[in-house]
Amino acid sequence: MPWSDDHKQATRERIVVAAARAIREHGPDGVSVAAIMRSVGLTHGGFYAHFASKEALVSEALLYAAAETLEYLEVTAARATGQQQVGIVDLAEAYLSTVHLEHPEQGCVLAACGAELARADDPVSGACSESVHAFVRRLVQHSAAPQQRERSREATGALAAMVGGMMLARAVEDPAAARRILADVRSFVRSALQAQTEAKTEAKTEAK
Amino acid sequence: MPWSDDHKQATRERIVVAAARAIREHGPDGVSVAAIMRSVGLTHGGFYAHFASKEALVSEALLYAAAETLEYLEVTAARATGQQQVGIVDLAEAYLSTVHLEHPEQGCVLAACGAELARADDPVSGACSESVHAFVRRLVQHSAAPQQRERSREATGALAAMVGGMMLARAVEDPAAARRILADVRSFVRSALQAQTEAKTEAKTEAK
DNA sequence: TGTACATCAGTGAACGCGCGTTCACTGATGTAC
DNA sequence: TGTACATCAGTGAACGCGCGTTCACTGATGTAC
Repeated sequence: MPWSDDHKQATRERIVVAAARAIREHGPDGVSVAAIMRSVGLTHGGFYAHFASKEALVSEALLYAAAETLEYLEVTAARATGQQQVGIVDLAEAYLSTVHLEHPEQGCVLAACGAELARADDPVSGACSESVHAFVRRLVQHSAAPQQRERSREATGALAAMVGGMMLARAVEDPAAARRILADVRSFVRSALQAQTEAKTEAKTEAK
Repeated sequence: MPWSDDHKQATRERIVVAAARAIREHGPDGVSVAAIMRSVGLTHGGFYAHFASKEALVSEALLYAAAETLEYLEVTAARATGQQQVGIVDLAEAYLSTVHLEHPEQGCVLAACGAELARADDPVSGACSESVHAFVRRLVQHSAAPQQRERSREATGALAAMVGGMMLARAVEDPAAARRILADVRSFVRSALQAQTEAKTEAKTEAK
């Protein structure tokens, strides 16, 4: 056996990591295979020893980025609140931050280029669809609502505001306006989730 | 004078309309100048008699699409409620519809390709920034909140959920799951806006 | 009214460019003896 | 332990392709006389 399998797999992972970063920064069509390979210190020809096509890499990088973001959010929210078990509001707060605004290349792939990925053909769009479901499923786990349908509403609604809010903030050219958008959306999500909690409490009180 | 100026301007507008449609369907990089001109019944060479560059057309088409969507939302919401003066909730309801889900090419340009447009260079990204401000400004006008800051929160938060919600719904491959996302986000926006209205009412009651 | 003319929207071949992918190759590696 | 060998990750030239843009042209038009 030439080289070690470990070495090949390590290179493969470095390509995925570089791609996940570049795709979020320039979009899937904004980065070339050659540019990704160059950023890893290799030439473009070797790419096909690791992936069947650019599409295959993009779909894998997309899933990688999504998983990375979910972990980042939980860790950051836990650190911010000082609690082990964080709520959806805390995750939204962590998501709608200035750091995230300024670093799309390390942030949520859905906010960075969700529409493009969804429009793509099947290996990519399938992974995009799966990523959305992964986000919702994970947020649902952080909901304190008693009914599953209510948890779904909280998770999906919050995710929509998070992704859309970050996209809008990034779309605006004035940095101050962008930060104002983030603050407004944070406040919006907070009141939506509080409303649902209150409605829940009221229903309980009335039942008694 | 050869031909009439009217004829030239009519052709120009047909190109903008076709571009606005194609861009929302395939993204700004997913349509070629030749394809747009073909869809209008012309050849690609004549394009530069109307526009300085593809970028110039994209930025104009983007502003056109945004204005079109704002008008559509107001008309549709007014028709649905039967009232002249509609609230942000009504606009959100009109936005988060199945028709809009299934017709990105006629829908909101921000949900269709906001991130790509924001990432582009200046004629395009400037128009994208302006479009976001136009959306927020228009939604603010539909808020019944007494304070400006509260109106901004309602408008920006609702827009974030609308754009993000539509993007998520389109990103999901199962049509039933997509419709569930739209329903969840509608419900989320409703409770957020109700919460703000209630908080407002409570504050008034306490003041008395 | 009829004719010669100037204009310019639109045509279509051609350009340079960057892309994804292919392929013959190279040379560092682990293995067999 | 030392040498010959097979493997294959990575190289770099080359490919076909579609793109945005250019440009010499054409022919329908409105105008001048």
